[in-house]
Amino acid sequence: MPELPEVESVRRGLATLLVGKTVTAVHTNWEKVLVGGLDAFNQALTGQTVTAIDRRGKYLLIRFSNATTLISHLRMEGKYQVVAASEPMHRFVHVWFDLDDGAQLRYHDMRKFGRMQLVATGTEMQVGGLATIGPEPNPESFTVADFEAKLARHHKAIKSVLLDQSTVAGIGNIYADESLWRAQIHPETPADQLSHEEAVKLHDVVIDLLAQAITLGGTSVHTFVDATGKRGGFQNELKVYGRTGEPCERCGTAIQKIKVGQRGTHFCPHCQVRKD
DNA sequence: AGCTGCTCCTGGTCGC
DNA sequence: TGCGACCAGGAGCAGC
Repeated sequence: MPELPEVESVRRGLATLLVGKTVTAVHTNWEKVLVGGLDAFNQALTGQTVTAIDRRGKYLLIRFSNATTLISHLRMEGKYQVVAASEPMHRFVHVWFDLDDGAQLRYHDMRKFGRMQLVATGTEMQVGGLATIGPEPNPESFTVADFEAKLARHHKAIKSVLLDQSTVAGIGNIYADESLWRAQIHPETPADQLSHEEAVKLHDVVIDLLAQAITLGGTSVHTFVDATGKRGGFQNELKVYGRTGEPCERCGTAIQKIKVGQRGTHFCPHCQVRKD
């Protein structure tokens, strides 16, 4: 599932494939993906040129020459590809954009969870999840002080607080589990019970982990590929996610899987000791 | 205000 | 073999 490193990989691919191209028509076979409906997309985008591809958290921001921004969230399974219009259409392609050079930008989403929304460029941070999104996971934006203040306001499981996009942008289920294993914190620990040392450790781990995952092109579990069709490399670095029953790399204890806030959660019961 | 639980989707897996 | 139950889950929302 695309989390920040995967969305960043998609952004980089789209930047090379799409900038400078002009949309000549938009099509869909599942209109719910297009917030506001297909007609609005055709009216806003036909004849417009892609000027840049940005990203905030897990949201892609496709910029057009008429000061329109297409906000795209891939959710669970969304993927983009740019191919010749003559290529056979896969059954899970739900939105496709004709381009002026005979290519098509295709949006593929088996579960139909992803959404696209149009806004005036500059107003995107007022819309939906972007209105409450937290800092990007880099040392300049994401400070220990703000993180600790957030933790102090919540008594629910630390994993749930990491998944809250207003804490820090871009963490999903995989990187939440991986961060907590690296910081040696039990995922059910109440957020307000973390020590200062644990909060600092977790903060630093989150920044380093996401940066490393971006460098490796993201994590390909299930079906993730970037816009150029490339798989990521971070799946080889996973220590707990998808490793239920396998020995912990640090201590050899079998990795356990539990539910935390309705999410499948992987951890080492020996290295990540619960406290409340 | 904080938190839980439900909804959207469908392919894959499992048990009978 | 066929079928139904259940699982995976990000974000938005209702409701307590």
